Amino acid sequence: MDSGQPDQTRDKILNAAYGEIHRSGFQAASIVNILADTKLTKGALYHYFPAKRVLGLAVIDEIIQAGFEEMLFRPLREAEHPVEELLDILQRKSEYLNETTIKLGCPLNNLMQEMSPLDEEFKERLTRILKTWQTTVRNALVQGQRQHQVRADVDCEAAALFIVAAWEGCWGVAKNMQSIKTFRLCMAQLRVYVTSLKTTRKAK
Amino acid sequence: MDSGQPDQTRDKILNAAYGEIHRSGFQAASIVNILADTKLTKGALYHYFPAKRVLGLAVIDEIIQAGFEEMLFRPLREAEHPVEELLDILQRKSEYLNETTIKLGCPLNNLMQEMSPLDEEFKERLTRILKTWQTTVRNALVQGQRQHQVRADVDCEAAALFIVAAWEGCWGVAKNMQSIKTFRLCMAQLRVYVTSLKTTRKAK
DNA sequence: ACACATCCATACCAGTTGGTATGTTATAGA
DNA sequence: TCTATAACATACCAACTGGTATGGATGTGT
Repeated sequence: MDSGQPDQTRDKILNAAYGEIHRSGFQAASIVNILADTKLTKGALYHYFPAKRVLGLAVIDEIIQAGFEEMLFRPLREAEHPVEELLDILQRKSEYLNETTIKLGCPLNNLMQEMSPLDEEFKERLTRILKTWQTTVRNALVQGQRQHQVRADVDCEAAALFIVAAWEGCWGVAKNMQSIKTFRLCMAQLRVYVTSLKTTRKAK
Repeated sequence: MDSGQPDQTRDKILNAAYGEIHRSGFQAASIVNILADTKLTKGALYHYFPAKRVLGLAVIDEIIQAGFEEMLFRPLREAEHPVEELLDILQRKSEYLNETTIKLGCPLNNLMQEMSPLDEEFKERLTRILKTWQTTVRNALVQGQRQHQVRADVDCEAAALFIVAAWEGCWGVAKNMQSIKTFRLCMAQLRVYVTSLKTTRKAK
């Protein structure tokens, strides 16, 4: 039958897998559910992915990491005033997200919590994203220091780590309370912290 | 055979279940594994707990919540100088924890991330612990304000929420990076944040 | 026109899961 | 002493899991 492009089929499986994993976690993600979403069968899935693990790893690389790259890392790297950009992103993230997204939580955080102690390869790839995140934020802070927008006494490495941790923490509590309000309140406090890193300067 | 006190048997099951759930999460927690730890059989388990779900809920109530109550909430409530006590607890928690504990992560956070979107009853009980946590920290901050140890302009409600979120966030990143050093670095930054809430006062 | 690889469907399987039905033993009450 | 119940053990089961073997359809190179 070969109804369409093979790449399209692969993408459909990948996206459906991402959805299932996001909803139920990796271990509880059912292959038959994924296939039900795509209206494909096991023949298709195991043609493109030799095992469920590999499918999961592909979801991490091609969807989750790519998403972070596009929505967070690149804007932050390319910004002229990275600290302002960071605050902007925090603001935007607070507003954009809808109820269902909150209930499902951060896909990266979900997978990390579940899989890191269980599977070395999962852990490595997820940790790599996390470290890239931290490094990107750190570089933003360092650049902010060079621009005299961030206090010179700030430990950018530690601050970046804390920002990432608190960020995910906001996701976490909001997910459990299942409330956007909680998320926004929490993220607002994170912005307060980031703002506290800036140089105190009178309004221009 | 009736080898011993029945309560003792129930406790053994409960503790083994806590361990398994802590290691593998609730869904992946295997009943046969739990029983292997206790050297008991299904007859014993299903005599005390009608279903796996009920066992999980009991673990939450009788072990996790009780643990938080004893190790966090009570000391914080009974402290004369709650803000100092909070900083002390943060410090102590940073030092006490060993490598394996870090790798397994915070039991509360683990369960929340996994179960909140899946099971309403789990969510309610876990959220209740989280809210108690937040309220306890908030009361500590409010009392600190009355004692003029916390700045009057601090939004204690929001700050408490953020502290809890960041706290769990520290657990999260440390768990994924599987490094105590990361945990301590991150918790140190949280202490910096808490300290920033205090009134700036010259050394006495 | 033939061979061959790609793409995907169908049917099937072994292992594991939570859960149950039944049996056995010891203890407590009458 | 008889009985009922609590406290387990043992054997078994239906459902579901990821994974595989097979086969058919289509395109592609020669």
